[in-house]
Amino acid sequence: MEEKIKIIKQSTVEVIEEEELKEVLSKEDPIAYTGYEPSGKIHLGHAITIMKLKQLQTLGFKIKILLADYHAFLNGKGSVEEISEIAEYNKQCFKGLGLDETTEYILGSQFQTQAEYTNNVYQLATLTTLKRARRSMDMVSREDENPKVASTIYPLMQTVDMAALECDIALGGLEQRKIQMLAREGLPKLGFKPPVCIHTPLLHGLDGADKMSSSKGNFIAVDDSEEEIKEKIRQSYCPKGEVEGNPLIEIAEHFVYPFEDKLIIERPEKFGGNLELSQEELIETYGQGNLHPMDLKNAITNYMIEFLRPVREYMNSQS
RNA sequence: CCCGCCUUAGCUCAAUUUGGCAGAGCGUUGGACUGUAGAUCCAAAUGUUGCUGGUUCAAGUCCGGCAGGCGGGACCA
Repeated sequence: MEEKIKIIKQSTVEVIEEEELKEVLSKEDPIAYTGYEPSGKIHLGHAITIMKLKQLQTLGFKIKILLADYHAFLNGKGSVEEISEIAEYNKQCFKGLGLDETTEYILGSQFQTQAEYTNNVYQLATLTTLKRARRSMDMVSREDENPKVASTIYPLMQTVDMAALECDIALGGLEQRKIQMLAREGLPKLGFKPPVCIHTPLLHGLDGADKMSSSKGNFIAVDDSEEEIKEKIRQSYCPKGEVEGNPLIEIAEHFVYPFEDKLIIERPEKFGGNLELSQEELIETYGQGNLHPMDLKNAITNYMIEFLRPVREYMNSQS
């Protein structure tokens, strides 16, 4: 039990609340869920949550992935029809990332218009202030000079999703935090037990922006070609000696060290020759400016090409 | 339902009281400099001026209609 909790907490920002997690772990068939707005590209930011879901899967959780087509629609991403096509592509990406056959993929529009569901949304609407609903969307809402009423329905639906999917854990990136907290407050009022909320860190964009996001083009997609990976990393923001907010250091933390003890860096003799660095050594060496950004970039490029190989091969086999 | 205002490059905005070749900053792209990127310097690309009809030699600019947005009024006896 303690061991499981330790694994679950690994490389997350927070677990709310840990005591409740213990209860969940003692259940027979616990359910973990994450919702994704269908997106033109599935990138490394998404991959962080998918890897956590894979981990939960190995710990005995039933995984439900919500392909939140209605949410994307409410967020102004296109027509429901267009979005559901993208959802199908996203599903393939998720499978390519290694979620197993027991994973359940659920299209939001399949259940989000049912009478009971809708009634719960209306109930919640009477219990939630406009400002609170708007505020919860701070990090999620598409930028809009003229915000729509839809953006306030969104968090209400996300709350009711948790009840409808009967999840014990709601996993998401840190940008989901305010909605998740709204949900934990709202669900008891509707007579439901709120899930344990687990938040994973946000990856900085390759351009150094606060957040990797599909709308800004500052991401590596999980199905990018080897050439695209090389080119994107080559162009990435990577100040020498700076660890904080450095997307390449973050990629090493999240996509190399969970699987390898040492990061292997191939470096020309004239710059000091090859290196093998543990996570701590990488932070220290790079932070002192003793590892050139280009050597780091080359190393990360090799690892990412290998890490994403299964996804590329899976996607190719599907088309 | 009525009145007023707004709509120009990907973004923010210019374009002379009085119609005369549609511009800048940011961003993007390319080069220079760096053993990366960024910063800096140099260079380039980018437009159905919301749509539509009219006036005029000539319309972003004036007139009509429409759409979207913002604000107000009215309705609530």
